[in-house]
Amino acid sequence: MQASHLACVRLQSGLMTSKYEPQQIEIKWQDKWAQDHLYEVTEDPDRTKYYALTMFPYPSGDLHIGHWYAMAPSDVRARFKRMQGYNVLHPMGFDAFGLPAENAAIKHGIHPYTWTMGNIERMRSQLRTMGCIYDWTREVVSCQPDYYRWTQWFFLKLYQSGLAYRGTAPVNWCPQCQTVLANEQVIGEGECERCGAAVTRRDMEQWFFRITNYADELLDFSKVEWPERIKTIQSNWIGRSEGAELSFGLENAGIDEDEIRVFTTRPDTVYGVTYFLLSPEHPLVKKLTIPDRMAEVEEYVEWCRRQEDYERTALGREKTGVFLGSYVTNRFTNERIPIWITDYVLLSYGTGAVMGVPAHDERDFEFATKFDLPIRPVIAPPDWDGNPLQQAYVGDGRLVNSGEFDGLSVDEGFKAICGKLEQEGWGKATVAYRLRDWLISRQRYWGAPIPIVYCDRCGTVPVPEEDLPVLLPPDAEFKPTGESPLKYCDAFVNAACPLCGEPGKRETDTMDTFMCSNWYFLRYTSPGVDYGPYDKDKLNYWMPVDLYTGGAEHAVLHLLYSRFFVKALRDIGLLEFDEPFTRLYNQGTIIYGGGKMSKSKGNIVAPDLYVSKLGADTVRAYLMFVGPWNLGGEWSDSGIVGLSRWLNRVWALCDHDYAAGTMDQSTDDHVRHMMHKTIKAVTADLEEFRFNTMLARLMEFTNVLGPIQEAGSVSAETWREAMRILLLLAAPSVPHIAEELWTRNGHPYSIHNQEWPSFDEALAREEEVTVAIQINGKLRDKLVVPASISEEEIRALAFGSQKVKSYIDGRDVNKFIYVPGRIVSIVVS
RNA sequence: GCCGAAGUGGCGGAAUGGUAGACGCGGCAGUCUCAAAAACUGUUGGAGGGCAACCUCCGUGUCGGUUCGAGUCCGACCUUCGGCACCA
Repeated sequence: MQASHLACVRLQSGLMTSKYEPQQIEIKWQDKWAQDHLYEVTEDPDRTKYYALTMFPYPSGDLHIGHWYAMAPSDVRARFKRMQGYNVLHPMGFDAFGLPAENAAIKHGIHPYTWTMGNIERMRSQLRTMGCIYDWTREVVSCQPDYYRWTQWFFLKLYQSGLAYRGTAPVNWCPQCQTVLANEQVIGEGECERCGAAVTRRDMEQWFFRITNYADELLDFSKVEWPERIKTIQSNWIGRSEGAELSFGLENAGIDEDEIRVFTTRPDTVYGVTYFLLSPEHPLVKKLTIPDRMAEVEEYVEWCRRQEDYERTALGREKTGVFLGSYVTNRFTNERIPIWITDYVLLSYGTGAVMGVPAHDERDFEFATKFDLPIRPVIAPPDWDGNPLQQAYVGDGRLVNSGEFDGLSVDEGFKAICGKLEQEGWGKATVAYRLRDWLISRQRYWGAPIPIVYCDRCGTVPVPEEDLPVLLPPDAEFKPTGESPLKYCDAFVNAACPLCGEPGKRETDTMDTFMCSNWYFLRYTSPGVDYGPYDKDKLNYWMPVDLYTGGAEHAVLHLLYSRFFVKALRDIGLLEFDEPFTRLYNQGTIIYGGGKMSKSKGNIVAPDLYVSKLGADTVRAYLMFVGPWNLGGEWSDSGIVGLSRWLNRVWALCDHDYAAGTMDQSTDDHVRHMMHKTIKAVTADLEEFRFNTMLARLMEFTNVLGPIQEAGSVSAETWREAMRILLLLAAPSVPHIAEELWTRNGHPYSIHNQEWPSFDEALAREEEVTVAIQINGKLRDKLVVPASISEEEIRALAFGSQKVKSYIDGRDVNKFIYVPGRIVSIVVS
């Protein structure tokens, strides 16, 4: 598409019009909107606020089509809400800490700050070409000291309230990224969420947040409107199981401990315990192993240690285990139960110990069969003949072989045995979770330093608030191994103890970047505030976020962490709401050439090229048109021209003086009807994120208007109104061309400050409908009738039809059904 | 293995249980042009029939079911993509 020196073309009707040149008008309006601060917002108690948020991007270098796909439709929706009269906050920023910057530092010798800020500058200018209503005065850049100062401040608040702690645990280590990872960041078959490398286990002392304190509240979604899918993923991840903790006796084991506790979801099967299992890492394993078996046990423990974690827990693996030679006592039966260790029992879940009930647990059944341990049924399956079970029975039934509890159902037995546990002091009903505390320390440079000093005398000492931020040293030396340079930066490490003033050592770990994204949406409400992370009045005006849009891949990462964080801040007294994001909407993925776009595949679509060739409005519209937003879609180089053509047609319709010719009242009425019908449909579609059908409706409307423009068959007034409605409805989707044509049509600047049009239900309704006639379920005729037609009238018309007559032809009519405005269904024998 | 989403023309996709294929791409034919591109107009699910306006049959992953009527609801299965996966 070339800029024409002759910017006029002649229409068939002889009217003159200019040519649509997006390159010229888009930059013009972007500059004008910025100059006029059109999209800057302030708190206005008289208007209903609407906080529409898109997940902020990592500044990887260039804005790619995936960013556009996430951002353009969100912007359209935000603009729509704005025209509906809401006070809309729609900010943008950068999730700027993270490993790629540090890797660039190692590889290319460029400092992470320089690399990141350079990328941000480039992406910011690319973002401006999209024509979004971002209020740039509120931009957040998480790697800037005026931001991470508050990230550190929040850490201190959590530390002071006991929600942040340092502890030793077997943690996930990514050898590629040279850092530990949270459980949520290990995906698939034990791979690093970032780089895909195989994660290994290490015992390390690390910083954790007590997200497990909030497990139950995080399962409560009653205050949010989120997709079922995300709620399910989070619920599965938290993994709540109701059961009981009960102790087994160790009286004669010759050690200090006199019991071991297990967690079970089936206390009702306690009479069926025939062996006892410990995790190989359980601290009592050594003490409970008899000398004769020590060598074998040690060999097995060593073998387990060498297994990758995901291998150990892979389903369908043959059971392994070793007998320790010692026994526990089942308090209910006073039986001696042999203690085994096996790798399918995890130290991190429950108590790291399990009671083996082979008759009623598939895994235990497999284990017992392999090692020839007894299988004792204690729940009778229906129709059970008393013979040995061929497989574990996990269903409902009556308790048998269970002493005083015989005859109870599974549910009754559960309750009765829990009652006995409490009564005897052997244990209690309790709940176990799969969720673990969130590991937030990272052995890397490019993150917010954890504000802690270790002092030989005072121990672990938090940095005083007034000394924040703990700044990253600019002169750190990046090692090719990826080891954190902070450890070797003496100027950073050596710090006086805030309490006693003696020399201390600074914590050299930085925080997980998900900590930075835990609160950026709070910061948007209070740009530039330096007396706190946010201003409480501003926060209370805007929060919570009304609509949050982004990818579903953050289900148990950012989306779970942020919910936890807001609840923690609420309990500390820093804010007063329970959930950060009231409504969540996940867009799908945009693919190209049959696959997800990625740098390694080399199938990246660069939007800049299309913007300069066809215009940002065209790219915005095309991305909305490829399919339902939540399902994603495929980028097609040829498909986009359809949207370019459509905008050219819109231009041709709006940008010339309309000349009424031979007027025709029915055409005039039809255009009015189309106007109202289109307003209705477009409004409903935008409300429900149906951007693709919304544009299809607008296209239908323009397809009707084309021939009318040529013929001049409606009044000038009707035409002008049609143009007005068309532009208003298109304004959120294609803001530049809409503004330009709005101005050219003599309307007052800016179209984006106009009210969203309303429709008249009576005019939106069809006056004439085509009613299909089915005979015995087959379509046989169609009748064009007034929508108001009565059943009697349509009955007469239907039976009067020659086609219908030929199909009925003397046969008996058994049934006549009329669905008003839709269909007539006649059943003949 | 369990849970969830999806399967419709050559392609992307539309269809409150009521005319399957809106809208767009691509194709074909035409207008314009010396020509091409662009633009515009018409046409376009498949098979068959008719000089014709048209007519008939088939058709929404597969097989059944409910219903006057099923892409849509129910049951079983197949495929693809996500999530969870020895969590006691």
